[in-house]
Amino acid sequence: MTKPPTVEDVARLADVSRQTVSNVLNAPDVVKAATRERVQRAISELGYRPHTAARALRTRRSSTIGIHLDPYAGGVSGVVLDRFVHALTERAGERGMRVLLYAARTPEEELERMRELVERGEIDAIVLTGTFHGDPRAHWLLARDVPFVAFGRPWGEDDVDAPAHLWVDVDGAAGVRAATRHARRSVEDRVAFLGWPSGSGTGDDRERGWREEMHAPGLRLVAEEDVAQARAVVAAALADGEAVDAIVCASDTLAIGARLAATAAGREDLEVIGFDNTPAAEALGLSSVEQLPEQVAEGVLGLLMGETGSSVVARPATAGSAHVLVEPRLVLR
Amino acid sequence: MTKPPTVEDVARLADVSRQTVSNVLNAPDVVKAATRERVQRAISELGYRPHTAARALRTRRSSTIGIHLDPYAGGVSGVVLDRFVHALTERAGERGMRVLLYAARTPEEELERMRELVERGEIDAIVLTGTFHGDPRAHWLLARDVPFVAFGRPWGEDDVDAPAHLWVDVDGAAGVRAATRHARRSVEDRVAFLGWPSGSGTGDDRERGWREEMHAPGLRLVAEEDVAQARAVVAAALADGEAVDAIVCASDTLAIGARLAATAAGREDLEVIGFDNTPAAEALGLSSVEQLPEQVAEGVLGLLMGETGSSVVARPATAGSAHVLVEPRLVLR
DNA sequence: AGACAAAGTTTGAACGATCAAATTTCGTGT
DNA sequence: ACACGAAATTTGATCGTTCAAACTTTGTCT
Repeated sequence: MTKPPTVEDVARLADVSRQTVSNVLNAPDVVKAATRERVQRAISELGYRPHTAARALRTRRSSTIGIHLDPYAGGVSGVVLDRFVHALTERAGERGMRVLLYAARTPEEELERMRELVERGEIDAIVLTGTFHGDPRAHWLLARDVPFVAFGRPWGEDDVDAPAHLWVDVDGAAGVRAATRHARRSVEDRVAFLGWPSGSGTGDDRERGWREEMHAPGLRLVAEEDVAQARAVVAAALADGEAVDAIVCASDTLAIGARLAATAAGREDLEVIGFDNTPAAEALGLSSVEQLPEQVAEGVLGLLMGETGSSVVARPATAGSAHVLVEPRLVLR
Repeated sequence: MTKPPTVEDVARLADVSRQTVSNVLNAPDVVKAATRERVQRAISELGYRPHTAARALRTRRSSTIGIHLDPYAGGVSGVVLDRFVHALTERAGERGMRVLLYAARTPEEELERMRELVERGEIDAIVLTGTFHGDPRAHWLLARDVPFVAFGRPWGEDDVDAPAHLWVDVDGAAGVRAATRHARRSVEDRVAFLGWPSGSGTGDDRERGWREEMHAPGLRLVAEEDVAQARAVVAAALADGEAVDAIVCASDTLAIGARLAATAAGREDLEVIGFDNTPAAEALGLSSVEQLPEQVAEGVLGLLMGETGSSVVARPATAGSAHVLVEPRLVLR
């Protein structure tokens, strides 16, 4: 195997200087058309590709985005994140960016990994998932002027609207609103909501969608993210003779529990709608609200690189444009 | 924000030369203990970290492993791959390696991405998933002398044993054998197998486990990877009055179908065991054979870097040690 | 034709690390 | 004390690219 060609080789073949070759690649418009074509030909003839490390060293840009992989939690909804990572990789590739993974078991360790990646010049920007009120990661990144975008709102009173803290999220309320609206078409107001205990931003957001869509307050059930518990809660409600024709749930896990309880109680007719549209919901034929991680990825890159840019730009901080809400889609089965 | 320190800064502070600093990092044993400590102190005082791109440029090693992310197929078993990627990232990090993702929609595109990553010096090695008989990716990598390991056997007659084609896989036959053995404990030989149509290496391997464990040939059912179809097949078998007390399945998807059919037929007692232990199986309380992607990741890195090495080594090609079979684990619910 | 600005191209240096070879320091035996 | 080889350290070059500035060519206006 022979040594790969360098700019120098291309330059020699095209009878121009190094820099002209570089310009053809990075600023084609400053090179005269005839020269440009000659260089292009030399490039493809030799199969030349710029060496990434050399470029990164000189420009001090790695063209790489870092993203943390959460420890595998078990649970049903890891899929959303996985689809997001995939979509991000695809879209980033189209824009000349690479996606680098890092793993960490604890927040402290994650901070340490982030620090390492930044200080070694391995990444130009970072994508955070699951940010929360007063998240130290966001603070650290802001202080260091490291570009970042979060997938998920931080949910803190101040943070959510802070234009420096860029985020993209799925509009849970809108999704649940759509699910509730659909369910109410046939059964009037007998649509219940099965959610998590109050206090989680995501859960409260989804519940709000149900409240807003209902005209009169309806039955609200609560369970932790656990099939058995959801099943028990719903079974109890049905046994109590609650008048319910549909249950909109905060997650597919809850929805599966609800479906099992309904079936066991002979209520095959009870409509159950989940959230996240996981493979499990699909397998059981449950309707569900589907997040669109592909659009989230698009939004993340938009915030990071501008609409069409091919490199990470300094934080825009334009008040209105720092946050993106993606509307999810109701999948009926 | 001030410029990050370089070897030069550390050297000045510790009153040694660049190279000595470099040696402390890369060959500590050649440096006198006293000097080493002085340099260490300077390093932590300045918070110095080697710049990855500079190192990669000089050494011509990127310390990065590339892995392809399959297009999200839907379906139930993406999880295995996701857990694998996660585990790989974690383990690789411990060995000073990074994991870079790449996306491609078609095999041709994947080849092109691989070529690009290699020629730009972005990766030292590559992890392939889903290799098959005569896989052009493997051929290309072999020809280029790019180190790689496959997750999954190539299943070709020649390929599987070729010592140059390193692979790690899960022993499907052993997993199904364990599941069958467990089921037979109580019900003698009335254990059926629900698998895919013959011809897929993975499917045939799993079925083999069942055959081997059964003393007499038993009932073998076939369906595509689809809940509804699996359900129909099992429902038909039950309606025919087949004597079956347990069904071992080639996948969780099939198992879910089987479970639904059994329940609908009033056969709550029928034991159904799946394969992959996906969240869906967990949610439904189905037993399943769990692949251990963490061990696969360990095996992959072992083949790539040796048992304890911290960099990719030339392909060993030691006849016996080029392949690793990981024994899966039966999870009972 | 000559002057001058704009367009196009080249040159030298630099990014931060490690390699290879040269040099200095150390330890030991006589 | 001295020589000698081993151990420890330093020096100069280099990896492949792009930046910044210098230089050359082209085009336009008078």
